[in-house]
Amino acid sequence: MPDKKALIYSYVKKIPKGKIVAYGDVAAMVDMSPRTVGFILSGMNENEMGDVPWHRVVNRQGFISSSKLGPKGILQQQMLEAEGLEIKDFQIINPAKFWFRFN
DNA sequence: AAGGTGACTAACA
DNA sequence: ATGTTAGCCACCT
Repeated sequence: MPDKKALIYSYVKKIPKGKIVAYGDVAAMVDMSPRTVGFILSGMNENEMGDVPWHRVVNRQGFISSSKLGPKGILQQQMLEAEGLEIKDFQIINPAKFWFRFN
């Protein structure tokens, strides 16, 4: 049985390019609180960040919560824009259009 | 080893 | 409609 951390990564890796998922949705899959999911992603190593599309995980309102982490929020916004999403001031323009749901 | 911390969310007034 | 409150629990030092 993998660590919780690895379990979350395995789900995040399933998110298709150009789609987004809320922390709460991932939390439901791994049976944990949304805060825990966010915190785990915040504690990722660089190696893990290269492996996992963490930038596709945002909060329920379509905001990039990591914007308050400083430079990382900007990076996330740019990466999402590169995948075709419209983002303004760390907010996804039309989130409903991009939500991805796990099975 | 133990405790503080935090990328959230839903419910209530 | 908006603002506030409380629950959440694994990671990092």
